[in-house]
Amino acid sequence: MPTPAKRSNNRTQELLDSAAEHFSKHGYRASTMRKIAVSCGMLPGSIYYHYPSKEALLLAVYEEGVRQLVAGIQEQMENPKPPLQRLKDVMAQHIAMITAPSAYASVLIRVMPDAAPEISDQLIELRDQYETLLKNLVDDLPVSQSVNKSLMRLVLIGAANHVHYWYQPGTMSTDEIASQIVGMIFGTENDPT
Amino acid sequence: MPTPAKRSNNRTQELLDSAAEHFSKHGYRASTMRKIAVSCGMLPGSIYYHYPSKEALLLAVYEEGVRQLVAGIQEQMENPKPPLQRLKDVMAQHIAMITAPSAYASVLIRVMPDAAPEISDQLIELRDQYETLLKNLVDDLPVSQSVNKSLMRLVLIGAANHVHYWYQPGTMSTDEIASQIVGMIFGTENDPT
DNA sequence: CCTACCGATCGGTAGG
DNA sequence: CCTACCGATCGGTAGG
Repeated sequence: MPTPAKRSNNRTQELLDSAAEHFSKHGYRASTMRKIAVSCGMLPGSIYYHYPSKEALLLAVYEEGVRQLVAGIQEQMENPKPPLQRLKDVMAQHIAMITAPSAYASVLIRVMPDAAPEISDQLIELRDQYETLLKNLVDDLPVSQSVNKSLMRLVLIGAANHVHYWYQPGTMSTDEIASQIVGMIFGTENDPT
Repeated sequence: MPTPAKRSNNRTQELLDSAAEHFSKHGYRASTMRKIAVSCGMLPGSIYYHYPSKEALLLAVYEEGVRQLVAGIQEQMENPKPPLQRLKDVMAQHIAMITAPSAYASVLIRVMPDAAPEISDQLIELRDQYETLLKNLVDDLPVSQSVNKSLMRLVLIGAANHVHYWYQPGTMSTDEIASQIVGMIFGTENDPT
């Protein structure tokens, strides 16, 4: 006999979404297990049915954040295009993901690994996974060998991540922002794409 | 009669230094009054002799941070020099201050105003004081009018602030970093200043 | 600036 | 996933 229509018995996904939203908006310490639980309709103790600790919850959010970022960037890498266009598209994708309202990706920006010292190594490793992708992208850029590509990567990431703090929907689109940042650094005129 | 040699009876400054260091390194919530007190040789309750609340303590640190940033930048503005050289010097000053080990300035980067909702308005106003200075600086830059100067300012701040997270003493100097960032955006060749 | 303390809140758990 | 709870820690205070 089929299981009768009952309420979804596994709300791990809703819980993870709530956690991501709280961590992203308020940071790690200010996001209490109670607030996270209540915002997805659970009681405080119920979280521990899904995750054994607050740290495990953060780790799960981080993992999903990196997974989404990596997937988004690899999607932009798939079809061949000029390196500068590729950079523009990747930047646009990155900025879109870290400015999205309930983005898992923005947790990587808001919550630094030392917020949870006991898992900071794993958090750092997850960040590095993504940064390695960006490193390869910048290394493939055809620029004068006099420029410091490591620094260039850090400038691009810094400028892009900072958008998270000042972006307001309705003014400039994330695509426009990415296009202008890249244009600013590589002297490309604004293209009316 | 002169007051006899007794232990400094006003350790507000040491307390403020300890608070700045904790806020900068661990954020607002993770910096407990107890830890701040102990790290400057006080007992937890003694902080309240100097400041009435944790929020007041953060506000004082913020104020000093902005004061130092503004003073540092105005110092770079004093003697006349070409706009681009001025930008380079200001960026170098900014980066030096936010990477200094126990910098008040770095608290402005690490602790966002919403960490203390009840004083977030005052915190934001303090940040704005500094950003206004930078706005004027960028507005004076002689660049093609096709570039978005607001975005240019945000890119510069984003790139500069991000240094706080990856800087390691002993590799590149803060001056070199500033010089290369500005060179990267304005196409100036590295000058051997 | 210390002593001694308080109410509130936190992450987490036993048992169902 | 809920009920009922615990020890630890937090920001803050009275009185000196």
